[in-house]
Amino acid sequence: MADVAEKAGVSRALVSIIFRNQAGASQETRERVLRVADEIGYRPDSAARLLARGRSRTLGVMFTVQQTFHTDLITGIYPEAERLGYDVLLSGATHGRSEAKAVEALLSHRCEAVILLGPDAEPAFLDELGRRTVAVSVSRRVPRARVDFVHSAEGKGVRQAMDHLVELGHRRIVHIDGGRGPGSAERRRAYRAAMRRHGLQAQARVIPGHHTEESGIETGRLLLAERDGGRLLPTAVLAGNDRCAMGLLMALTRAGVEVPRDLSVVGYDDSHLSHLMPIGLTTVRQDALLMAEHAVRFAVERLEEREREPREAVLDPKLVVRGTTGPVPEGPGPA
Amino acid sequence: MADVAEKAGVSRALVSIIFRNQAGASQETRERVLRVADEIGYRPDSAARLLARGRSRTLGVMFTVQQTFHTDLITGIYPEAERLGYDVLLSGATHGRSEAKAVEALLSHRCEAVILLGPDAEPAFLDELGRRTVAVSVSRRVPRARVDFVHSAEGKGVRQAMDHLVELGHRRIVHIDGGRGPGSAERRRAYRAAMRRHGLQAQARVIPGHHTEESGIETGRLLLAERDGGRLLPTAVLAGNDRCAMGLLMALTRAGVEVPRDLSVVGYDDSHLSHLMPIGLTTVRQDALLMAEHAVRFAVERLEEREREPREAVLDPKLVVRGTTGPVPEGPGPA
DNA sequence: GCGCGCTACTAGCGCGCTCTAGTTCGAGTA
DNA sequence: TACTCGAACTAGAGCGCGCTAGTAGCGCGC
Repeated sequence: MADVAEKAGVSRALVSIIFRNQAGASQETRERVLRVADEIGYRPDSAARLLARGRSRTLGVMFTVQQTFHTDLITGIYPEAERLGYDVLLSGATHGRSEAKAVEALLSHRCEAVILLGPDAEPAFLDELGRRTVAVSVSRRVPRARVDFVHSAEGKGVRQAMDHLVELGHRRIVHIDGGRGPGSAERRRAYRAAMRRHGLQAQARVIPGHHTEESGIETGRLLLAERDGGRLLPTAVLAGNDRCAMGLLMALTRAGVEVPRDLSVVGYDDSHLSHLMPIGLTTVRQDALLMAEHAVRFAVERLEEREREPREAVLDPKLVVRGTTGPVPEGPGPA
Repeated sequence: MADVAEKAGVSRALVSIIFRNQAGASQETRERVLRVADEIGYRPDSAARLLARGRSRTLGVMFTVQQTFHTDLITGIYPEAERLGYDVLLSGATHGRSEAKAVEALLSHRCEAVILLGPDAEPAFLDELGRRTVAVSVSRRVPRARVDFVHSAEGKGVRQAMDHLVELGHRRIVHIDGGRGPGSAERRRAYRAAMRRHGLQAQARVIPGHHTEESGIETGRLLLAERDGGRLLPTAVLAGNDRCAMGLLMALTRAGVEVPRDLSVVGYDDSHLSHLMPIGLTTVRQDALLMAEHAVRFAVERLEEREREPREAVLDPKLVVRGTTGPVPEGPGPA
């Protein structure tokens, strides 16, 4: 920068002004300085810039690698952040890299706010993070933590799915839950409520699971083993999310159970996996783009108006009926 | 930092030493300082640190959101980078965010090296980037660009797949290519060579495509339309990658074509999608972990020994036979 | 008693930039 | 002419660290 200033015959301050596109330099000088900078190959050092101005205008996003729904969200985060003049830094949690670590990385890179996609961390961790910086949690709601929330009305989504199944004649509807996964608790609760509302509380059954394909596969195996042991298969399964539904479908189809003839399956997310299944997965759509926009806006607004209280956005999900749900099989099911 | 120093009754320099895990502080002081820092919530500012020491020890990774294989790679990049003492920053290219933009973001955050996962950019762009900084390209080889390459021996992979198909009796084997996608050119070439080697050059057919599910679906539709127009379906398809294979499977299955009874399909990547298909996708495995490790190591070694010439790692892929390939159908195929 | 080497610690400059509080100068105004 | 004013520009402090060159204190051998 000093080189540029010297070579252009101006002060460093003026170079700074020009590179920040600020008023206070004549058009002529501006062009000259930019030309010189280009010759030298000068690019402002964002580290120094960041240090000097105290603000990074950077949002950190923590996500779980492999969660397809997260990539949908990220796609929406970039443009909205750019629109508001913010940079985005991504940090992935993987098997060997905890969420805490991923967040730590973001923070030490001076992200002003952190957007957590489907965080799996302790409420206390979230709350502390929320006090230390501006934080937004997407998909997971943690009641008393000091963070913004963006999630969908799980209850409504599950209700739509359940109504759809009941309307098709299903009674033995099982729910594979998502364990401690984001939204799981609400979905579980809504499933139980729906069963009750339809007078099916006696048949309600929640099988513990996770938001992974593996979990779907396992549950599929479990159900098949039970069937072989004489227990009736359910006629419909409400999976914890799409990935779980995919795993289940795989296990069942492999064993000769035909979907939706023998059994109906509903997923959750409408991650872009869903339309991939040969017959298309019936699922509950969460509008990733809208959720992403809300998350970014929440973060930025709290950043620019520091005293603002955290808010909560609850978006309405929507059942998308595709090929994995159908009328209940006629017979009482295989022996 | 000054606060920590004061509160712990030491100098800032000592705090610095302790946070850098350097020798020169007693165990006792070390613990006291760390305790105080924790209380205050102090965390070293990486911008300032970076500015002061001139090195960021940060690797930038550009990837394409939605490319499942990339998330497999990222999973491998983190631990290897950490092992070598480097931080990782992720920047995604999405539909509305070009690779150039994603890379620019990394550079302006002072990444010392950039690892590009399956870059789709112009050779000239890559070369220029490689001259400006240390760059590694994974999956895509660009002959004369000044960057390291890590990719798999596409030729070997394709050859294994083709041998497998021919052994099963297939003759009408079609290849959906990946357009300008990483590895596509090599795979295309290897496909043609394999057809020739098996004396099938007359039947060789490359259908232009992309590395997306949509492309697979489209090709499926195309083949079905051709069949309805009287042309024979191929008996086997070598897809450009797993996503394309998935799309193809979806389109075919939906139309009543049974895989592998009526038609065999081979993917490429063994991204973690592959084992999800009800019958499991036969595919060519690229070892993501190993590729990730190589990429990180290449970047770091060039960083630490600046005059080093860029290198190239070619890893052997391996055919994984699952459920989408089978013996050629007996008849000449449906009318 | 002296120098020696060692560990534990400190003073203070400088990294490349931004920003505040200026200065300079020429045109416009009373 | 004397003044004001705004546009164009500058000096220099300071952002939060790392690092070099030191000092203080202590046990050691001779």
